[in-house]
Amino acid sequence: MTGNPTMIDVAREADVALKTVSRFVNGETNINPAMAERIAAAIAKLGYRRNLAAASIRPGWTSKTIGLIISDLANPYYSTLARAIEGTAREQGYLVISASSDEDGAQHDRLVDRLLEQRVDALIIVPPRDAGRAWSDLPPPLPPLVFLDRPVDFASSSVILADNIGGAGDATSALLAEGARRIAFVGDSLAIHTMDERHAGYLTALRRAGIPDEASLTVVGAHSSDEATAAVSALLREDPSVDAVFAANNRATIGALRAFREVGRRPALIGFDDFEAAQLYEPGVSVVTHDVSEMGALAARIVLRSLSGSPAEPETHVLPTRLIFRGSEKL
Amino acid sequence: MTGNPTMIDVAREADVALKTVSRFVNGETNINPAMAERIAAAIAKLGYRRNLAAASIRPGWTSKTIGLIISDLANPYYSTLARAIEGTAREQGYLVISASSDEDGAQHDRLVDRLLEQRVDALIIVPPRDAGRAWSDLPPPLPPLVFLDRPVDFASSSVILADNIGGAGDATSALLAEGARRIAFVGDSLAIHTMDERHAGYLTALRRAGIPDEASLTVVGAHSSDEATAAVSALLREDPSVDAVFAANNRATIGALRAFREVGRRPALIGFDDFEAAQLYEPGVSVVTHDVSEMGALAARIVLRSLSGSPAEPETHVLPTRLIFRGSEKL
DNA sequence: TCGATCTGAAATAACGTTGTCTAACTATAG
DNA sequence: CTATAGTTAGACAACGTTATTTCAGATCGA
Repeated sequence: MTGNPTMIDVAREADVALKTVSRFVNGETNINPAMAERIAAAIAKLGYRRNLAAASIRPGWTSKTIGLIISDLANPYYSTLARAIEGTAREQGYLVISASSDEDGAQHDRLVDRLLEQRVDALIIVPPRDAGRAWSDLPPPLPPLVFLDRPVDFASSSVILADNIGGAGDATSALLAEGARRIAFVGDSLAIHTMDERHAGYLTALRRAGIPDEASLTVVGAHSSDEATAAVSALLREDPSVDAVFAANNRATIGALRAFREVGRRPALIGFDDFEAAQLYEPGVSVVTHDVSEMGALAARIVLRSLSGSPAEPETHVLPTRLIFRGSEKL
Repeated sequence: MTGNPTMIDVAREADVALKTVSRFVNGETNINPAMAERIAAAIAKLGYRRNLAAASIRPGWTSKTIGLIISDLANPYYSTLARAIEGTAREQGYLVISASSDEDGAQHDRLVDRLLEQRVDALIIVPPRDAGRAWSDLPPPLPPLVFLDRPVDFASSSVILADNIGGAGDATSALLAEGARRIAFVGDSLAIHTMDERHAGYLTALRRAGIPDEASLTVVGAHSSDEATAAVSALLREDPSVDAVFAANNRATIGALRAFREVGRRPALIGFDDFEAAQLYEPGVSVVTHDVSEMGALAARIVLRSLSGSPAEPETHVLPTRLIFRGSEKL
């Protein structure tokens, strides 16, 4: 097995100078048609393929590659994100290298280093729950950065967030409007920024309605749906007066649904983040959601814009949430 | 904004030869500790990051990158696959560039060209429904190739398939064993190889049981779950004697479930491919499935093995399917 | 003390591509 | 027919890295 043919091989075959082949391959004008034909024939004959990695080390050239670090590519939320980024990036000729951090700061940092060594042109990042190294500790120059989902203390980069506070407030208010008075909050650790915001939105809506918030109604630390099931089951058995549940992410929602079945009672329910099965339940599960594809596409557009040379002002976007009523919100 | 510091800058800063820095960075032995210390300090001071793209053009060096082409990264089936490949590849220091073909041959071919130009070390590919260029038309040398899910007419590469015929046959037989006699087949276009195989498995099981297969019971071309819903609804209303449905992929399964609700009737159901919500239904949705993560990990292991220098014998794997009974298979 | 052997650092030449510059040729005007 | 401008091809030097080769110095035995 011989190696890949190079431009030099093509030039020799077509009896033409190396640079002329380069011009032809790069689609420059001002090429003698006879030569162009000879070059095209030589390329076809040798099966020449341009080596983009070699081209990318030239000054002013780039890898045409975007790095993406998310928690877990197998999670539908993140794969939807990745898909949107990939599609938008490809329109401009960019490929996406995606990697999963598993919410682990150290692994995340290793991936960042690796992607920077690979000389990706930009990075789109969902910061891990267990933060690792501070971004300000990384030596410049850094490529354009966009953070998703969770804010990061790094001034010169863009952030795209969902309106967690507003969405959680809307969900809680909707439950109150249905007549619920003792609404439980179920979610993961409040150390997670999105959780904390959603909890804050929940509390604000309660206060605004003049309902006292009781600490015993807040159940946190449920990382998996199984943990959520156990926690909600225990709460419902202990406190029969709970008449509604706000589940702060999709795992909490699924856990709550299983707990309802275990306990044999069905409080009103609204969850945060839509999930495939939500509309398949009877009644359908009401959720507050945001447009994940749009979030990814926006992230890609932001990095592409700054890659196209426009001055890259850091931007902060807060994407609106939307309440989808499917029936489970009723008492 | 200045450019990235290079090894030359580090060498100058540490007052050391370029090659000595290279040795240090590559972790070679035989380095004077005093120099090593100076180099480490210089690297830290300048914030030097090795340029892997530049290194990769040296003979014998590679990009440490694997290309993955699938139908749609947003589909949980493929994102699970991608995740498994990514995780396995990273253990050996490889990154994965994943791209979606949308089942479009032309787009698929463009992605192949692009990834080859990027000089990925290997390609893992789910062939698109609408086949494009023949692989034998591509000029060598090609990197190690593994095809997933659908076979390709290209001798020198490995293939990993699921046992579609067997799985579909098992599902159909299970429905027959429950007493079903008029079993509908719902799926996407039979031009998709997996669909065709699953349909064949369905027909074989029927014939073996001595049940005539009626063309009117085969509903194909349902690409989305909405289309499947419409198709199944129509079928059930037209033909009240249908007593079971075999749904040939997860979108068809979800579509069938919605159709059942629309029509207000619940024939027995078994779907192909497991999905997150399957166990949340009441009754749970029975499925025939295979280990998608294992499929991805196996693909990654195959390419990694041939990248590590072992002689790359093309392999063909047919992964077994498993029937999971959750209740929906009952009449 | 001398030569032989070994150790570690530096100089240099690649890798495959593109930018810059020069040279040659063509076309046009005076 | 010459002077000038305009066009196109080629020579050459980079880009950032690593393999190979060379060289100076240290180590050791006789």
